[in-house]
Amino acid sequence: MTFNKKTTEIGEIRTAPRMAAEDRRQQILDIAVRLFSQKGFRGTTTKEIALAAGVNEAIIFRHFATKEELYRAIIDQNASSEQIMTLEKELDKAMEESDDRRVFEMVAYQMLDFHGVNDSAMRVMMYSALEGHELAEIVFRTHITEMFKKLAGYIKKRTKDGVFQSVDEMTAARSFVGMVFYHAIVGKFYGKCSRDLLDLDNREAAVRFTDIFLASMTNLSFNLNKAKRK
Amino acid sequence: MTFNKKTTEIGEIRTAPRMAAEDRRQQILDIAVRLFSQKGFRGTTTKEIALAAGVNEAIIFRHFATKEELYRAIIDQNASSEQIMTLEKELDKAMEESDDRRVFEMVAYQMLDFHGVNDSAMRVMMYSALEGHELAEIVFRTHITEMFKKLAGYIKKRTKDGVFQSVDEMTAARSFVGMVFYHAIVGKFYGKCSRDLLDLDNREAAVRFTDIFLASMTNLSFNLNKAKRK
DNA sequence: ATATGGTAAGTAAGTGCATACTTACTTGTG
DNA sequence: CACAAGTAAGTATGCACTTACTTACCATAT
Repeated sequence: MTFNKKTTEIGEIRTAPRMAAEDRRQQILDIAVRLFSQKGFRGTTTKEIALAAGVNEAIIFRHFATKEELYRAIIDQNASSEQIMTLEKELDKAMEESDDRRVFEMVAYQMLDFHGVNDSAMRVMMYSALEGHELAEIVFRTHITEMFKKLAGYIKKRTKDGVFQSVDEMTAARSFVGMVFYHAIVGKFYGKCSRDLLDLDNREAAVRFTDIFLASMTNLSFNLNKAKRK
Repeated sequence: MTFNKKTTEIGEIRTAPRMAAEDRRQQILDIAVRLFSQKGFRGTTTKEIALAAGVNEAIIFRHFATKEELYRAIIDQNASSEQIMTLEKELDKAMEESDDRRVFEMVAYQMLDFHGVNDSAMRVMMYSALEGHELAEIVFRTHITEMFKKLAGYIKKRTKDGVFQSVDEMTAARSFVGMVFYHAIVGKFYGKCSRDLLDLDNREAAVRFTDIFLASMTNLSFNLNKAKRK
């Protein structure tokens, strides 16, 4: 951080370098994401954010009326990431073409990659969920749950096609999303406990999860297994 | 809540009914678990806890020197649950007997049930993890990671036996723990988004997850699938 | 049985500090 | 030189925690 300097009779005074409002706003957002993700919304003070940005606390409130609004801006920003939109279209295409492997690998990869890139944002969202913010629920619904429903729909379709075993499509979708989500999120929180597995490259992990899942959906032993149990 | 009543010249004064210290302490713990799980450690005030317990705030500090200490008492209490120890022994037995279905159903059921019963406690622990408490990490390590390692070991053994497909045992274990964990924990956080799935009884859910998993581990199409891809 | 005193369970009313947010002012730059 | 970007120094509120006090309960002596 470089500062403007002004020498007065009582000594040197440092002021933050002037920035265009838009830049400063973005800088504050970036810093807030990092801090919120490390310490939670309630655990982060506006003073800390200001300090990290190298400006006076009042500047925060010039750009965001309340701490709450700053928080909303973070959620909004991450909710409208265009990366997601692009991938979603590709996914739809793969689904239309009934390219099973591609569908599941894409879903897995998208989740892993999104969480990798937006690690901080995801942590913020986990916090939100825990802190009971409605906004986070909306974001979660659009990202994870929509994906989840889409997947369930696809599984149902492929079951009708006779390609997948006739399992409950919701359970199946949940299983898949679950294993990927766990790998992406929960594994990261507790990274120290099982770092060995986190070395897996996202692409490779997506392939492995797809392997396991497709195997369970397309083989014959599944129904036999079920029959045996009854 | 019943109160002792005292009539003075200025009216009726209500005081909390006297309780043995041990009982009051436990009551405060129970209430704190609930509140912490709903609103997080930082999001819950000692005043709220006192209000919910029907006593003066100062009582909290009679039993716990600091809010932090109250929190630690919660973590400790849940870490030494004996339910876990019992189930762990049964699991070891099933593993020795190579009863695959039983092993996985037990693991799934144990996780689901533990989280169901200790829903609040688990949320507290998630918070802890996010808030960066070392204690929670220890608890998590003993409960989830130990289970995870045990499972990976079992999968490795069964692979050597030639019963399971030769997959990376860590990935396989992670997949299974992942889908169950997701169902148990993450699904609950975002309960409103997919309540339909949460109606599944734990026992039934454990069976379904085991179905899916064992199918993927024991069928022949897995390797074929893998070969096709290359 | 009954009075009594020590003790533990309870209370009201603070204290001090941290924090979100404000106000009134200053200064660098197009 | 206007005005947006910056600052210092607040205010008000809410929080963890304290203090000084009161009262129910129960064991024991009478």
